[in-house]
Amino acid sequence: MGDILLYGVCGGALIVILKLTEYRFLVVEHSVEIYVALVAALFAGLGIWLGLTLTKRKPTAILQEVPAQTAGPFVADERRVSQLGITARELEILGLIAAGLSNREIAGRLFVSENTVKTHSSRLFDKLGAKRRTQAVQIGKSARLIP
Amino acid sequence: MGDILLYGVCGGALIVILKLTEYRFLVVEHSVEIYVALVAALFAGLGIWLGLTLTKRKPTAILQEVPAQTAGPFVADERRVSQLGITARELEILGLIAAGLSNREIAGRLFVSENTVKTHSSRLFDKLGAKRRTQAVQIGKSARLIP
DNA sequence: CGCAAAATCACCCGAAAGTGTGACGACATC
DNA sequence: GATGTCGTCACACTTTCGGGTGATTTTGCG
Repeated sequence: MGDILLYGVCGGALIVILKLTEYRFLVVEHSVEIYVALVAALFAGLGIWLGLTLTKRKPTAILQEVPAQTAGPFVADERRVSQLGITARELEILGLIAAGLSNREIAGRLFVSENTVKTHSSRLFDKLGAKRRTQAVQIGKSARLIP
Repeated sequence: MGDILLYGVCGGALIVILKLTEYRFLVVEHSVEIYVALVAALFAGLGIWLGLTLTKRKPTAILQEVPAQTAGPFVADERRVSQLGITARELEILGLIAAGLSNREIAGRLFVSENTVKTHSSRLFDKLGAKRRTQAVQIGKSARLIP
C-alpha cells in the first residue's frame, strides 16, 4: 500500500498550506469553530475522494463463503460474472428478462432500440450457454447472478 | 448511497464534539495550528478509511441462516393454485417452463404433442395474467407455485 | 494518441412462442 | 343422461425470439 504513504505525504503538505493560509485570511474574519468545521469537511471530502479514486478500478478478488441463503438485498456473484465475461449491461438485461419483460419492454425501459437488446441478450445467452431466455433465467438464478 | 448520508451525519456529530472539546481542553493548552492539524489529520484519516470501506467491500456479506425458508423439498401453495383455477397439468408445465425447457422439449418429456403444451401454457398464462413464459415464471415464483 | 472492449443499431431470416377456434374422449357429478 | 371439467390434438395466424452479419460510436486504458 504505497498509496497510503503517498496520501499521507499529500495530507501533510495540505496541512502545512492550510496553516499558512490561516494566518493570512481566515483567522482574521471567522471564528475558530467555523474554520475548524471547514477544515474538517474539506479533509473529510478529500479523504473520501482519495479513497474512492485509489480503489476505483481494481478487480479486488473477493472470496466469500455463502453457506445457504443470503438474506438482504442480494448482490451478484462478481466472481462468476467476471469469470463468464458478462458485462454490466448484459447482467442488467438478464435481470429484466427474469422480471418477465419482453425485448421491446426492456428496450423502452433502457431507452435503447430493440435490436440492441437483442444483441445484448444474444451474447448473454452465448456466455451462459442458454438457448432460450427462460433457460438463461434458470442458469442465472442458480449461478447467483440474479436474485 | 445511504452510506454518504450516514457519513455526513457522523461528520457533523464529530464536528460538534470537537467544538465542544475545544473549549474545555485544547484551546487552553495548545496553539490553534496544532489543533487544526489534529482535526485535519483525523478527518483525513476518517475520510480515507470511509472511502476505502465504501468501495472495497460493497457486499459486506451479511451471512445469516434462514432456516424457515427452505423447509423440505418445497410444496406448492395449494390455496393459490385452486384459487387461480390452475390444474395439476398446468402446474407441471409451469415447472418445466421455469426449468428453461422449450415447448417441444416439454412435449417430449410428457409424451404429448407440442400443440397440447401450447394450449396448456396458453390457459396457464391466462390464469396467471402473464403474456410471456418468463413472466409466468416470475409470477409463479412470487406466488410460491414453483420453487 | 491509438487500441480494445463495450455499447449501440440495422437488416434479414428462420425458429419458437403465443392466440384463436374447433374438436374429441375420459371421467366425475348431479 | 345431461352437464361440466380436464386433457388431448389440430390448424391457421400473428408476434416474439434468436442467430448471423456488419457497422458506428463511446469509453477505458496504456
